[in-house]
Amino acid sequence: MSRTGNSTPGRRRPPTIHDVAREAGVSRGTVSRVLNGGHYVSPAAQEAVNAAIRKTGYVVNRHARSLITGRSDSVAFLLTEPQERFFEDPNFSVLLRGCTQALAAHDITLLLMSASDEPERRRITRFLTGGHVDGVLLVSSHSGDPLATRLRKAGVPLVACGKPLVQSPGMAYVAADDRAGARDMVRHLLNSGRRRIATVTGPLDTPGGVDRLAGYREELAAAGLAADEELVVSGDYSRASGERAAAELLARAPDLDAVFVASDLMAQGVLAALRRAGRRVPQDVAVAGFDDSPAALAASPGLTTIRQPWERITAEMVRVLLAQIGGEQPSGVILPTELVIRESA
Amino acid sequence: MSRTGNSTPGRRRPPTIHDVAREAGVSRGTVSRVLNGGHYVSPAAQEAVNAAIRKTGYVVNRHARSLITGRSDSVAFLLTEPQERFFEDPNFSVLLRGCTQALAAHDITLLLMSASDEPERRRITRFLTGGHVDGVLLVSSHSGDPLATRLRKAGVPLVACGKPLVQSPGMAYVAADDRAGARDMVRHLLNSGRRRIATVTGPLDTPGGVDRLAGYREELAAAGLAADEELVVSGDYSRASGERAAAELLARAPDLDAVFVASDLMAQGVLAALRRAGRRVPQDVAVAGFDDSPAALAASPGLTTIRQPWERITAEMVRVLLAQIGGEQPSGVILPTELVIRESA
DNA sequence: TTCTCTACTGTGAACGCTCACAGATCGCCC
DNA sequence: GGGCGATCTGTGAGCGTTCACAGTAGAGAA
Repeated sequence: MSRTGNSTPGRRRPPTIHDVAREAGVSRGTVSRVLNGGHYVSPAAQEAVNAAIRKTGYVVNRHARSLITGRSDSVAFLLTEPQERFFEDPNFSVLLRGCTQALAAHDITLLLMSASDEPERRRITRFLTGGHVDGVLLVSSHSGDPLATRLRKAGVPLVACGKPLVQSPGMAYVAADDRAGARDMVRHLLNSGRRRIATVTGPLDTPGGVDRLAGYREELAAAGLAADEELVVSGDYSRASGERAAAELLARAPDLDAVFVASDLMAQGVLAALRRAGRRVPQDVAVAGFDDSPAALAASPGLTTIRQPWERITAEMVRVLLAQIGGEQPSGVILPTELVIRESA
Repeated sequence: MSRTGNSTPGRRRPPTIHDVAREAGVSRGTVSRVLNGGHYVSPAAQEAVNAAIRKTGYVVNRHARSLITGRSDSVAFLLTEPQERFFEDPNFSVLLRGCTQALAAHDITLLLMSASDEPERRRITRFLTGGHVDGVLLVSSHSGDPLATRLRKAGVPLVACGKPLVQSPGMAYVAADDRAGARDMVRHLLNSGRRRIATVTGPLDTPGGVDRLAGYREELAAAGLAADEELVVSGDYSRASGERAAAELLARAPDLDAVFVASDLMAQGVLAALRRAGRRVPQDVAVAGFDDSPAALAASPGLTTIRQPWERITAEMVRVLLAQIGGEQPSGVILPTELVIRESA
């Protein structure tokens, strides 16, 4: 039952850098140099090593490498909300996919972690500050997350998705321009003749909640319309909360002719509530969402919405994180949004 | 600019097992024993070490540990479809969440990898067979995946989600009982008086496609109804394919009074097509889905469907994988489904 | 007493890699 | 011819752990 033998069943001991060196007739050092960019290696040695690697099927042992370099070539993708929230959110999938791809291009593996309760948060803090990852991509809609603070204090490179509510200087982030997006949408509603425009905001302790509301107010003010607080209701980004909010709005202001909703998922709820109330969309009431998530396309009628540039967001998150790992200063990036017009408004 | 100093900015060198040993007044060996279960350690030493760990903030270096133990305490969550497919599929999120949690309970980290094209597949094969993970959770709707074969040949512990079409002996899997689920649903449709029951199947190179169709046929046969091939159309699990399939069915058999659809997402498409054709659901045509994904709840009317026991599936996948890593033989597990009745049927 | 067994502890040697350094060889310029 | 720089190569040390082993002490049996 020798574990080192080449018996067919089970894993045989993988080849090491020694085996490759012997096979190629060079030293460990030379093999290592080939593995790490091939500087100061003669073409002949280069070729011999590559052939030996192919022949032996050698794969570098990342643990041994990490042990000495102090880098792990992996980053954590960290969720800090109650998980249901995230997985329910279609944006999350897009984000995750984008990051996986962007990182794979750099040969960095993605560790998925989620911290919903306090014990988990502690466990994960220990893990992340223990040097097991080179950096962290933080996905948390609520800002001022205790985890973010702890990690930053420990000096772990970190990039948040979404603008932190409280602008702390050393905090890197990548976000869409929520305020400009909201203004674009409200302008679109105004241009199509709507005048009693209500809004369902996101949670007001999130940047998406605050900034989209701010954009809404600014654009109405710019159009010379008086602010009417009874047209503003808050939700929590869930479909159900959209439904509740719409019912509330209809009760408060039966004469509304448009609703700007801070997320597509909530907009689905709004559509359901309006349908139940017998209002036609868009004839009686225009409905506008935010995110351009799959939910927007699935809704009927198709949801007019604001597209967040997820591909660019993920690419930027990875870029900013790698730069930070490389020693650069953390930086914030804001990316433009795009108005997507469908049937609902 | 000393890296080892305790200067505030940047990361200071983390404490090692030596530091803990010195602090506790014992040897490395004793600290290591405490870390690994505490057998053969005196209560006094145990306590001293724990105190030292708390004081120094020590976290075990997993790379060093892995280097010697040959285990990495991590498993890969591997997607082998074109990514869009997965991320579009709401089940996927549920699966991912379940696995993350189940693994976290065992202090094992989850590496998310996706292999959509051949270069990526090769890169990932190298990575996985290189001993960087202890095992692989494979999520691939199409069976006979080349990756699965390669990994098994290399002796990497592996558990597939979904029953492999070709039953190869050493292949571990966890799946819902698709056939029984399909039979339950068709029986429900029959019991509610439907007689012209069409079906939209999944791809027929997937177990979900094959088995749900088999269950559909068996139950109709059991009820003494003649098989009618014009009532069977295939889709690819996408919403759009459901829409196309329903149009096709309406053209072929305008008198159909029920459609059993092999996924909720396709069922959404079917609902849309029926609506466009002016058929009322469920009055004119009953529609039944499969999966009980969020899409089923979001649909209007709410979709009657078959719930797959995702929590149990993920828990079983992790259990079977860990058993395999521990040296046990690979095994297959099939779990029962549940009929969920809503408005559509 | 002496031997054995159990509980506990410390120590050297790995694990597979990279890094720093010391040579070696060559061409080139003064 | 000597010195210098650039290119290339090999070697020892060490990263932070675990493992195997050797040892100690104390209890109980022969």
